[in-house]
Amino acid sequence: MSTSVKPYHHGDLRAALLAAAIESLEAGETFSLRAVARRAGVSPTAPYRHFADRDALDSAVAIEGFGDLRADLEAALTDVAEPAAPEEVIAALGVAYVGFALKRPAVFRLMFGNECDERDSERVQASEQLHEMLNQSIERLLPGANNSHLSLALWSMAHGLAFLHLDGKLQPQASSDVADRVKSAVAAIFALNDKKSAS
Amino acid sequence: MSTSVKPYHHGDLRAALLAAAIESLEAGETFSLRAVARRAGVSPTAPYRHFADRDALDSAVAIEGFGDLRADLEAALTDVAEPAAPEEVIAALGVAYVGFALKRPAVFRLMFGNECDERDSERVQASEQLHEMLNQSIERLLPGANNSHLSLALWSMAHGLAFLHLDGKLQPQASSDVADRVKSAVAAIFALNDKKSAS
DNA sequence: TGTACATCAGTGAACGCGCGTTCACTGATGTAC
DNA sequence: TGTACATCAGTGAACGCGCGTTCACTGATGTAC
Repeated sequence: MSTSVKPYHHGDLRAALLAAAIESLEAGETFSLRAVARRAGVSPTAPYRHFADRDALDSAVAIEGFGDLRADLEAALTDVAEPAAPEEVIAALGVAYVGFALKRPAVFRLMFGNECDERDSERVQASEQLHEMLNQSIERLLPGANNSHLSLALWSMAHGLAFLHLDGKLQPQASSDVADRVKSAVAAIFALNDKKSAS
Repeated sequence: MSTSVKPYHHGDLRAALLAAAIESLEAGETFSLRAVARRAGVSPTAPYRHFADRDALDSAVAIEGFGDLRADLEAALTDVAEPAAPEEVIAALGVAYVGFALKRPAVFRLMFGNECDERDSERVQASEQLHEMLNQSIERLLPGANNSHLSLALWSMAHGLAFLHLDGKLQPQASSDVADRVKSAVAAIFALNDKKSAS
């Protein structure tokens, strides 16, 4: 906003509301339409011009979150130094996934931590795109049959690590330790077969 | 209650409130002190005789949930037909874990789906007991070094599968399909090393 | 065995709160002539 | 270029709701003598 007087018309209130919602979540506030409007400096009813109801705002934020998470994962793929073993790349994806969850806990919870209306197709799509991206990455890294199972297993592991850390079920750790923990978990399952035959 | 007239003194209101809370959660209601009291047929303030505040009730329910989950896992261990390969036992544990989450979604969410006050030592303890039990099971199944990493990896996988199903991020499935999915995920990581060397 | 009294486990009215949502409105913008 | 008017994006008061919690209370129970 370049002028200091507040114009009656906002310009892009929809985007401003989304930004405010994310700020609000990241500030640890409880998510509410009114709080978001307040933070955007607008009356409690203004959001209704842009979102049908509270749930619609909620979904829009989740969709943005899914986009951000995918971007973080893509970045992780790009950043891995070549040549890299599949295990290393998978560990990097895991670290990025858990890192996102810890960096933006409330957004992550909002994305995942509640059943969403399955008729909300845009939101469902956003999570399916993520799923698809993970599937493709695994297929590229370890081509072969039954990769959908493997990729679900790995996704679940990252997802579980994220939530267990988020919910304080594991001793709190500095963030570098968290990364180590994710890497160790990946290493452990890559070593699983050795152990199976050895034992 | 054997008499039809409602006595002024309840007898064991604490237990009744816990039961009501779990019923209420399983009925899909939002969790509130008032709703729980209502369901237990008692005034909104009666719970304060037994729980310091809403959070205390919340924690007591979570603790009970942890106990139930452990019991389910123990039962799964007992039920596996001997002799069983480690992979089978691990799959059975995973199926039981995810099964608990789907059978009692609201309780599972309450146990895990929010940061709990770390000073609430009883509650923290309950989750640590679960962690410990998983560690020991893995150590028994696949004795060796670094098992804490492996056991965390497997726990995370089950936990992630549970939440992804709960949150509808995977196409909904009949419950037997869910079990198959868990088994396939376990199989996929057990087969991971073969693939690694083959590719 | 009976009674006085402390203690305990409930009641019910009341509070203040923030919420989602509705409604009639008004100020600002853009378009047709 | 100016003006009339439709449309759009906000406002602000108001609603009813369920919540957590407090308070002074009362009915029931148990214990000491």
